Amino acid sequence: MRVGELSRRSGVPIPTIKFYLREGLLPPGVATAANQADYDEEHLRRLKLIRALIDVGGVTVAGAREVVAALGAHANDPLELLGAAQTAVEPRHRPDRSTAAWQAARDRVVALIAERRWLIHPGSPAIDLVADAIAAFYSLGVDELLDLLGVYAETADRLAADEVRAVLELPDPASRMELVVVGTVLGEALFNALRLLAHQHESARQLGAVPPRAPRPPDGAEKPGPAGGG
Amino acid sequence: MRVGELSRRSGVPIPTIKFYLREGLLPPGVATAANQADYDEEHLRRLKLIRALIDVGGVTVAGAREVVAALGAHANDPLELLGAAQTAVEPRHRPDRSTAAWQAARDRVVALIAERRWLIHPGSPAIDLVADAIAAFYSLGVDELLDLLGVYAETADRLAADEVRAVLELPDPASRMELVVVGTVLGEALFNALRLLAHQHESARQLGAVPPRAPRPPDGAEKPGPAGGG
DNA sequence: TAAATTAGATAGTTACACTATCCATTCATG
DNA sequence: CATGAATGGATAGTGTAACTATCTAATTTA
Repeated sequence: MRVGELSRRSGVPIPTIKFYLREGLLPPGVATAANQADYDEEHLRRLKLIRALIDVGGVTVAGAREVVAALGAHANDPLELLGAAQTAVEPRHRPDRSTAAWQAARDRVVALIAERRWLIHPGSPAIDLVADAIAAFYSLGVDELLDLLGVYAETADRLAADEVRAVLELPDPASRMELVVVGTVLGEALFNALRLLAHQHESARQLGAVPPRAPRPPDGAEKPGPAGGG
Repeated sequence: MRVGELSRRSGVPIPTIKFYLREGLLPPGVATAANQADYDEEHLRRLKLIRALIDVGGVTVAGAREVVAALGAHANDPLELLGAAQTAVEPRHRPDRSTAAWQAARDRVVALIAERRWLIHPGSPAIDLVADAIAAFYSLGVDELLDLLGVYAETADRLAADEVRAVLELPDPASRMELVVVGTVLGEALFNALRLLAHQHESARQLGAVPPRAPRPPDGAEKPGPAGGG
C-alpha cells in the first residue's frame, strides 16, 4: 500500500506520516521507484502503536522513537525493552533533584526496595521517579499519604505480578515484546483512569453521598449505596 | 516577605513567579506601595503546591490554575474538588473519539461500572479516559491485558478505598481538601513510578533472572532471588 | 545618597508536534 | 498516450505552551 491508504486506514494525516518517517518513528517503505514506496500491514500496525503511545500514553515523539527502536534492537531481551519502555513514560518536567530533601526521599525509596527485597537495577530511573513523588510529599508537608507507601508498593507489586504473568503467557515472542511496551505505557493510562473512577466511587461511598444519577444495576434490585438508594 | 524571599524559599525563579501571578495561579500579595507587595506563608505553600503539580504531577499551567481555583471555590465540597482535580490530570493529546470502536470501548466501561455497582456521575470525563485506553487496546488487537480489566478495576478500587479513607481521616478541613488534590495528582505519580519498579522486579523474578547488582538486604544474609544465588 | 530590589507591563525565547508547499516524477484512466 | 491526481523527498512555516528577558518608575536598604 502507499501513504494514502496507510493514512486512510490509520486515521493519521499524510503530512504527519511523512513527519514520522522523517523522524525515524516509522521505518521507510520499500522503494519501488524514485517517488514510490510500498508499505505493508506491519507499517500500519506500527503506526497505530505510535499513535496509541502518543495520544493515550502521553509519550513524546522522541520517547516513541526510542520505544520502537528498542522493539527492533532488543527483539529477544524483555528486560532491556522494559527499560526502554519505562524511560519513555518519564515526565518532561522534573523537579530539582539537588536538594537534601530529595536525597532523603531517594534514600527512603532505596530502603523500601531493600525491605521488599525487590530486584531492581540500582541505576534505574524509576527509583528517581518515586523519589520525585516522595520529595514532593515531603516539601508539601503531607505525610498522610506517605503512611500508605507500603500499601502503594504492595498494590503495585500485586498488579505488576499479574501483568507480567499475562505478558509471559503469550506464546509468540514478537507479540510478547510488543505487549511489554503496550502494557507499560497503555496499562498505566488504563489504571490511572480506573483509579479516578474508583476515587469517585469511594468518595461517594465513604461520604455517604448519592450520585446525581446512579447507573442501573444489571440484574437485581439491590440497594447500591450506603446512603439508601432513593 | 517579598518576591525575592519567596523565590529563594521555593526555588522558583522570580520571572516564573511573576508569570504565575499574571496567570492567576498565585494570588497577588498585599500591596503596601506602588511597587511593593507582601507575601505570606500561604503564598509559599501555594507556590510549592503548584510546582509539585506541574513538575511531578505533569499537570499543565492551565490545569494547575483550575485546581487552585477549585480549592478556593469549593472549600467544603470534596466531590466538586475531586472533579476539578481529575480534570486537571487529563492528558493533552487525546485520540479520535468519533469511531465505532471507541463507542464500543466506552460501552464496555459503562458495563464495567454497572457490574461493579460503582457510583459514578454519568458525565464524568474519567469514563472517557478509560474508554480511550480500552479503545487503544482494541485498535492494536491486544486482548491479553483486557482480560485483566477486572483485576485492574478491583485493584484500583482497593487502592482508592485506602486513599479516600486516609484523606477523610484528616481532622482539619483545609488540609483535607488539599490532600484531595495532592492525593489525586501526586498519588498517581507515586503509584505509577512504583508500578515501574514492580514491573522490573516481577519481570526479573518471573523470568528467573538476576539483576546486575542486587541491593544489599538491610540485615540478614538471605538469598534475595529465586534463580539461586551461586 | 547610591546601589539593589520591586511591581507591573510588554516583548522575546525555546521546545515540541505537527502542517504546508514545492518539485519532479509516477500512477491511474480514459 | 494525454492528463490530472497522488507520491516521495526536501524545506519552510505554524500554533501552543511555558517560561524568560527587558524596561520603567518607584521604593528599600546599606
